Amino acid sequence: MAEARRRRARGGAARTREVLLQAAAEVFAERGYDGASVDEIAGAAGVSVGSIYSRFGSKRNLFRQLMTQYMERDLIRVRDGFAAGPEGGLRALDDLVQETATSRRQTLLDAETWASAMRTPALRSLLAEHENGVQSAAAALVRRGRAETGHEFGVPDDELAVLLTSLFHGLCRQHRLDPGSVPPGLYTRTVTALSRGLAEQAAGADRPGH
Amino acid sequence: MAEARRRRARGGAARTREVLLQAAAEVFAERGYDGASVDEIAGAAGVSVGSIYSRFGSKRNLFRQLMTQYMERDLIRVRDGFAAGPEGGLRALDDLVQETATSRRQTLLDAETWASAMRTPALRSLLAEHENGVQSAAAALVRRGRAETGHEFGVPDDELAVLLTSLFHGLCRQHRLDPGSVPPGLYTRTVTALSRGLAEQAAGADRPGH
DNA sequence: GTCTATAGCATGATAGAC
DNA sequence: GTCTATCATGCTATAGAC
Repeated sequence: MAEARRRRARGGAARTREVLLQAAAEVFAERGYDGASVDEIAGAAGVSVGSIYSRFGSKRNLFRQLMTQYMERDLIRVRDGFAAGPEGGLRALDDLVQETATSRRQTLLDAETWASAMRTPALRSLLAEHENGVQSAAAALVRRGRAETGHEFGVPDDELAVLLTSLFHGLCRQHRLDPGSVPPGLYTRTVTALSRGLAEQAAGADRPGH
Repeated sequence: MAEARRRRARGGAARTREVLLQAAAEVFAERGYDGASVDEIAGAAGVSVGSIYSRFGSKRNLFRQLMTQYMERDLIRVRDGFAAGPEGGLRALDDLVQETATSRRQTLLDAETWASAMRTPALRSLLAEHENGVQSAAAALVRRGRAETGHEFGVPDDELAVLLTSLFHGLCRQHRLDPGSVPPGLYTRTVTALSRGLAEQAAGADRPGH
């Protein structure tokens, strides 16, 4: 293939991996894991099928590497967003709902990742571990928020963190299904109301009979 | 196939459809849409491949029929749960989180349905319409709750309904990834706190400066 | 390491007997 | 309507030249 040679000539040999991963993201997203053929992925990357097997060994492993790459980027992004502190962290998540739910590729890849993970124990562990990392970061953010404002929520930090990420994913899903039903800021507003309600309940529990 | 004839002999010809749908649910769940072969589905149902094509016309249509069947059942179940009124309705959703997220088949079918829907516009509309039906029922429940308790939440009924279902799906996801992190009753407790917080905010907005 | 070519197999769908 | 048998195609993965 002339195009293959042209593209390979431009980048170094080490770059083939990145080109392949990007092409894999495109094709896996659009066709699904089983629907994607290594031929098409290689074609989209401008390399040959042989390259895939020499670098990744198998189609399954290529997908796995892709998953890991995306999860790493995701975790970094969340942590960076959280660095601004509790309020900034919430706003960052709000933006993430809008952005990731608007991106077609991200939507399709997330769906494919989830379906594969539910079917394959090894991938499931990988994803669970990732979610756990995000929730640890969220829990740290909650702790910091308590320290700064003095508010107590009456539930363990971990449980609140689980609620924060669950609501996040739930709103992503909703946005993807019907974008108009999730206005910007909804995530933040909801979390604010939830925190307030939890704090109220906690205060009420301290005064039995009330 | 001896077994095929045996099973067909037991049920009427009209039953073939149901048997096929059940087998399809099993195989589509375990292998994914593309990974499932019509041969295996026919085998699991105890009929021949020809039956599938005479009754459903194509593999894609078989999956579509399966989707519709499950969505109808789901909607009926939700509406039945809501019939008990606001408190009972919440408890029903809480039970649904535990049950559907524990069922392997439901988990895998939901994942496959979602992935297919995101990729295929026709299926996406189908799923969006279903979700809309559930949310209408939820909005009616919210209206009823307001009427009975007199509480105002400061947000439109539809928006609150969207939050209820989004949180539901988010917690289902979380439960499926890490069952231990979603104790029974978490959904109800969270919604209670959220309602309380929203009502507080609404009351606060009526008294600017507070 | 990357190419081309191909092996070896599974797939969705159809034809025609009954 | 359901069966069996088959077609045409597409697939993952490998072999061997360079």
